[in-house]
Amino acid sequence: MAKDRKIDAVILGLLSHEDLTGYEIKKRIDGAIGFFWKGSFGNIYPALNDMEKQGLVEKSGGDKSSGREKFFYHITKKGSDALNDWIADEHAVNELKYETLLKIYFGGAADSSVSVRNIEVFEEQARQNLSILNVFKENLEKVLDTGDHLHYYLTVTFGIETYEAYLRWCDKAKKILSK
Amino acid sequence: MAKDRKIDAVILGLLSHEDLTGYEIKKRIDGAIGFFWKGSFGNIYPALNDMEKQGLVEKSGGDKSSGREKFFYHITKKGSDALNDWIADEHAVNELKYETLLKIYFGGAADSSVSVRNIEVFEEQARQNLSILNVFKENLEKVLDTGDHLHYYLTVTFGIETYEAYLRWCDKAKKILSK
DNA sequence: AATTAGATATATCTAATTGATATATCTATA
DNA sequence: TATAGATATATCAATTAGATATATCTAATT
Repeated sequence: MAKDRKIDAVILGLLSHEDLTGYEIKKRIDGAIGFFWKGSFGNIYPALNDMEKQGLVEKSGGDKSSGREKFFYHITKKGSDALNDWIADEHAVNELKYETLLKIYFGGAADSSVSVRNIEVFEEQARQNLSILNVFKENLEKVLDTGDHLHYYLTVTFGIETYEAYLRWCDKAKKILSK
Repeated sequence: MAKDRKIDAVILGLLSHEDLTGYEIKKRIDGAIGFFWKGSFGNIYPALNDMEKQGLVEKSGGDKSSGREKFFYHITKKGSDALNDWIADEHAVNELKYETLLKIYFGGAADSSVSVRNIEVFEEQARQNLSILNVFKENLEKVLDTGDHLHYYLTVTFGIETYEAYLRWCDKAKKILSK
């Protein structure tokens, strides 16, 4: 089943813009792309090691003389080619994993106030995420024509469109349950 | 970290309606709840074994005399209590894992036709899922007042609302990219 | 100046999930 | 009768998730 490791592509994508340490890669993943993809030290560091062996990235630094031990990773031509192949490959795994929906689905036996409460918690999360994404969107719109942020902008508008849909559903669902 | 195994709750939820075999549990997960949760034999069978040891479910059958070896699982009082505790617990992990968005996010270096193609593939998936959910919805609306299908109906409307949002985003994103 | 809290940084470990594979039986159809 | 496809249990390797261990750097507090 080997070579289904998506974290490799994420790392290569991030390194295609700038050299980064493992720690910085984690921060990037938690940031802009965190709402549609996750990463952890537990898969980032092993992936960096493997990809170095495969010649997809190059490791540098680590000289303790200049302060803290720190390794920067740089994408190679081979890594860049692998990244482009992955982007151009039409196959993509898209999946939702929503525990809230499970609780709604199985919530029929319990009192409906329990489901309403679960929806309210979900609604609050969606509202917060939406307001963060709206800030991103406003900032991006200021620089859209100058820089290279169009694709980032598209993922942000995706998030906004879906969180708005969630909030509409929350309203309707709460009304249905309170009847 | 133990006891974070969500598949347990899914199985208990399914068993709260009827006794099932592991194979049937897999089919149920692939069906109605498949668009917001996944399961595999690789976690269903081990979970059933563990839960039997914990007294959350009871195993019966397996007598090869009456045809194929087949084990039915039945939820216990303890299992039913565990299910209710989980439903009433406000904490829920909700996460998107959308490889298409990764490809869009990192697609800035490639030709924009590549991103358009990725969006088209995504759009086709969304369109198909939406039409399936609309069939579910129509069938459910016929029996909504009679049976116990309200909570199922709510998860279906969630899916419809979000897939419609995806399609709106696809339209907008393609327009932006073709400019 | 010394202490401390929090961020930076690498790395590993366990548990859980995913997806494939192995094995075998039943059922409908060609 | 053969065989393809569905039913059924079970396990394995690869990947992911989340926590933890260790240590250094930095800025604020005492």
